[in-house]
Amino acid sequence: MSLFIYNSLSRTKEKFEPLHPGFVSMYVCGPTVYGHAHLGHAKSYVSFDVVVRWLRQGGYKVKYVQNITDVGHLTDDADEGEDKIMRQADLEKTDPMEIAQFYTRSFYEDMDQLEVLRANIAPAATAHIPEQIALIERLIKSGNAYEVNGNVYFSVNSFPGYGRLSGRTDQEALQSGARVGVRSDKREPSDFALWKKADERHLMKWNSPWSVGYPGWHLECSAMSMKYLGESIDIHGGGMENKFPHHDCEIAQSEAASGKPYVRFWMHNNMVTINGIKMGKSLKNSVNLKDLFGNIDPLVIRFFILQSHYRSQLDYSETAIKASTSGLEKLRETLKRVREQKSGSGLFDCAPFANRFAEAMNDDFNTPVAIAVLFELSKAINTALDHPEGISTESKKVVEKFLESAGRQTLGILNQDTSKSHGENRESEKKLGDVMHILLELRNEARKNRDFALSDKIRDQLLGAGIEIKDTKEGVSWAVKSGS
RNA sequence: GGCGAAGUGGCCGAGUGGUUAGGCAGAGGUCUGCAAAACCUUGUACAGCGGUUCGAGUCCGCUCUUCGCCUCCA
Repeated sequence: MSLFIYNSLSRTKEKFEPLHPGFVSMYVCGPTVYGHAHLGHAKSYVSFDVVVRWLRQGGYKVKYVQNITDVGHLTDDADEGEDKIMRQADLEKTDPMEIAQFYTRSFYEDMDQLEVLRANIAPAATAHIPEQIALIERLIKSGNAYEVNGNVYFSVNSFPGYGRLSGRTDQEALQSGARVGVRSDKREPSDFALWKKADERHLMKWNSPWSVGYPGWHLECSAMSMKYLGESIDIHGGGMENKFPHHDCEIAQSEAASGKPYVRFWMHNNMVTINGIKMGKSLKNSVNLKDLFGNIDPLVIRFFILQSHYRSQLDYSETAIKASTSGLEKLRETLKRVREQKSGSGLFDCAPFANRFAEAMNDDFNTPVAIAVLFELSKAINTALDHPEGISTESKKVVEKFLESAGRQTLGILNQDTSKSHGENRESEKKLGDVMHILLELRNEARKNRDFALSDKIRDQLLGAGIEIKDTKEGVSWAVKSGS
């Protein structure tokens, strides 16, 4: 079974084969750290997390690099423009680097909650200024870049394939749309900055051969990708909104410098919308993850995201989240039930489900279909367990193993402990278990004596306290209800 | 205006030429002391209008609507 990935560059699904057998190099555009992460970040990084996980499940050794942009991109590419991080530092009356550090930590906290695995290397842009300067020097030498008044620009006309990724290849049209009256040193309006001279009030600046300044906003990804993964990489991921200009500029500057294809597979994930409108910090409609985690289990968010395809828009609403909460609960219950099941004699064939799951994942990471397979398995296994003969220990082990690998390792939605218990809570959890044991025994006695008033009172009051009881054929089970 | 994507049953969301997506919600049932959970049953959904085809949600054309990027805003 081979893996097919939709390549944004060719706009088709292509059979994936890495440049070096068994090894995959992958780069994903990381966040600009000037605010807390929102649901849009979650969609992007959860999606690529699953890509990495599935590649690893397939036996590849994946080197995953995801940058941290800690020097603010200018809000436009003209010679004026605001630096987002600097602006936030102004607002918070502090240092840009402190802003970057603070929100970097915040980002990782949120990603940890979502069980997004850390990248192998998370390079910061500010820690790679020499590499970026070296890349600019290469581009000047090759005739693809020019310096004017301490600024360095990439000459778009020197790179014939410019705009191929986004389909914006008509430079005439692009240029006719450029603003009139902007004072610029650029030779052509569509040329983009590689290095900018800083004015006095600019706080983040470095020495360079051209001026005291700072790197252009597309440069870091090229420089760091080439440093850690080489001049040609297998997969480059990012948000669709970055196709142009960001990724097209990356391609131009990287390929002009190296003379080699920069990226073999471009992957772009779609946006999260709220009531059909893109979620964005600048639009002030973003749903911040930390707020969301207050009411909703982070893994429900992860599950919600994976229930749609990464290339589709995902519309956020409370009813949709509620539906996902119930859905994930069902899968968790199934896994729990399988684990707690006493061995029976029935046989259960898990292989068709495992095959269909793999098929879905190999079809451009079709997680919604993969999840549908898990639901179908859930139904089938519940039916089997409802039968008096149950399932054999052997069958049970196979199902458990599959759910572990598909639900937990690949999708990251079914973990070992749904309750996420931390070390310091273990003791009290054990005590809660003992107390529950006593209560349930009392309730059982009441039921035996047909004192249903008492037994129901115990059940109802426990539910009021957030503990749900279920009477199954195998006895009573209980669980702390998570989320809202 | 340019480039690109999309409109699927109450809601979310797969599917790209011919047989069930899936989840949530709703209705009926089995089980249960009653519930819950689980299971069973239950939905003539593919924006509109034409066309191609033996056959279209799926291909083509047009129309309408929505979204992203560029532009504008800065």
